[in-house]
Amino acid sequence: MAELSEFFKSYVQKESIFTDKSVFLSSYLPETIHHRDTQINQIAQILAPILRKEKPSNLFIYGKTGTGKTLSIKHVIKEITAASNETGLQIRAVYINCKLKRVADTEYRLLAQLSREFGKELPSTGLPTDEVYRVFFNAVDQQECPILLVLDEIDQLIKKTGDSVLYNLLRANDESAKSFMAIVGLSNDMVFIDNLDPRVRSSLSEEEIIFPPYNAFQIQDILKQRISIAFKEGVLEQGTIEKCSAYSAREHGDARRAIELIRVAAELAERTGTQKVTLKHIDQAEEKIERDRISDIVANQPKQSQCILYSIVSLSITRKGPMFTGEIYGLYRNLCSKTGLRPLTQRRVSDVLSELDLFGIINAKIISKGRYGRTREVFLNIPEVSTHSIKETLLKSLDIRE
DNA sequence: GTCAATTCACATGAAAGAGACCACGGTCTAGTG
DNA sequence: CTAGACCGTGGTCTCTTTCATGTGAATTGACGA
Repeated sequence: MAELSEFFKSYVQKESIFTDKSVFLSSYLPETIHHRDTQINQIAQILAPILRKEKPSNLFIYGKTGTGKTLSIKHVIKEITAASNETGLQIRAVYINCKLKRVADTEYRLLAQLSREFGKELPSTGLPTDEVYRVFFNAVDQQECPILLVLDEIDQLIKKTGDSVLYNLLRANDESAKSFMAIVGLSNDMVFIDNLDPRVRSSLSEEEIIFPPYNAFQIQDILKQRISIAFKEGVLEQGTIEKCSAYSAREHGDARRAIELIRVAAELAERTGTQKVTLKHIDQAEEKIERDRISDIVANQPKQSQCILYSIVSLSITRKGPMFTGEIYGLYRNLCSKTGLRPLTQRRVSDVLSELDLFGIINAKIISKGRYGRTREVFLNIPEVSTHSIKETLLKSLDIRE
């Protein structure tokens, strides 16, 4: 493969438009965090008592995705542990993202993960939950130092497992004489806390901080900061930053999205061999992100959901206008008998439909057709151009021949 | 024409089952000295 | 005699089924003007 080796050689020689790609990683922690001074100061003030071995209030932080919650709390954790090291006081700060699959998305796994943070190895399954609690409480007790527990995306955990986890965690403070634990919960769901057990709620949200969405100008500042590290001077065409930030501000002030947009645009530009990122690349990136998101979700659905989705796609191709649960279910059953898949009950299909709605693949609205019943009105939420390629993907994955 | 009752086609909730995964402890088996 | 294979038990987790209950408005039919 002579051409290939040539390609690689020239690829290496060609100057990259990136100088440092690491700023695009989600784990990247910038030195300064723009437009979050008030929030960071608030957090710091609330948590500061921990440095005097006093138990700070539990804290609850709200904010949509990409509003800098995680970044800010991580920043404060970093500073607070640094400060504690200077004074010679030990503080254990543990950050856990409750959404991470197979890590901390159930009661058991969260506890196991926490115990692991404190140096107690636990099997990933097999033990009774109260056993895990015992191990965890012991571990907490043995720390003999203040503990700061940060639970990111806590709403996901509670939605799945109920609020007893929090209740038990909060109880840990009463159990342990030697150490105490302050809990910081991060959530992007504002209503979720209202559905909690009142005792848990009052205890968890002794303090609350809200992270408002960024506006377009703020996103610009954030972008500029990262871009100055990521790219060489003059790589970006005039107006790209503005376009990116305007686009993301319109969505809901999601800075993460803006950053991703710039990254993908730059990658596209680099692949075409240009040294400039233009406005056109931003448009292409926007499309690509959306396309990738959809095909990623579609490809990673379980077989049954794919089968249901396939029914929806076929229906939407043959017809304009909405579809209803009953029709989809009928077609789905047909498809099952063709593919040999065991059909799910309508009850389950109903849930799958609302899952697909949550993913944004379809738009499902519950409507009442009066005498003719209540049902979901379903629209496929995939751009017309990609429907056929999605259908192909599904065909292949389900092993159907038309 | 008006109004309450009816009715449809599902939605939504709760509980419980199936099957995968895993740890633990006891028992069996084969290899070693 | 001992290390490792194997088995049964008891636990979690995810997906699913079963059973029960809820729901919003078009339709119906009784009623009065």
